[in-house]
Amino acid sequence: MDKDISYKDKKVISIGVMRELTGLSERQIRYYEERKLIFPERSSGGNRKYSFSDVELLMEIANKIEDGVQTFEIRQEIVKEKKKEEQKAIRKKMLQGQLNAQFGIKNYK
Amino acid sequence: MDKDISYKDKKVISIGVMRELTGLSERQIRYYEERKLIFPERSSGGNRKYSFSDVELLMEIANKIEDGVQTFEIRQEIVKEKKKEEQKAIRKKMLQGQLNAQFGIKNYK
DNA sequence: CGTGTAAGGAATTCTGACACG
DNA sequence: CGTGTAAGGAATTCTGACACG
Repeated sequence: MDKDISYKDKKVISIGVMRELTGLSERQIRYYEERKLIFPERSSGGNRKYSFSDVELLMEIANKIEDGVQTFEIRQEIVKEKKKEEQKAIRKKMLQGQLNAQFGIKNYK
Repeated sequence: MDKDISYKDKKVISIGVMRELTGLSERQIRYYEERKLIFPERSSGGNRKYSFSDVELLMEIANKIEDGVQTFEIRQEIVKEKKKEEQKAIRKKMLQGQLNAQFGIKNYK
């Protein structure tokens, strides 16, 4: 049902390329993963693979770190964001359900 | 002046990931490069880097090869495509020049 | 806490060549 | 012509640890 994930979210970028794209060290990139701020996929051999979205995410993380924000705070922000997104999805689904039940409107956007 | 190149054309994908994405062997991918059908960038260490556009290009190439088209013919098609694109750009530029000279219209699209 | 680094090993990629056909 | 493969080497990446602070 979902469209195939766009290029932006395809995990295809190695950590070396990530280093070039973000200007961060590999150590930093791995550490942010350890602190649950970023979630690369793995190749069959165990190598990390990132998406372009991850590039943007890492840039934001780096900015916050520079501003003195600690990783656990950043993680909280991320969790909050995620919950907001979920709420949004739920509200939309409920509205869709009502529209559908009362008027038979499909695919309200 | 140009917008920064979109994700689609950024050369960030290793040949191993290309193999997974296209289903082609590394041998095939390298061979098509040898035959000037595809043009990866190189990392400082010499490793090939491809874009998502290259993924699509390789898929088309693979289809043609399957249909019995030879690499030199595919190359000719690519050259033709490129010339067409150039002509299009030139015509657009000339039209823009005339609009600009006669009416001062900027950025006709 | 966040990051650098040296260490040893494993996965990845590279090139040039031989093979088949 | 297009592709597979074994060969040897180089670049890349991985993890766990020590260090500083």
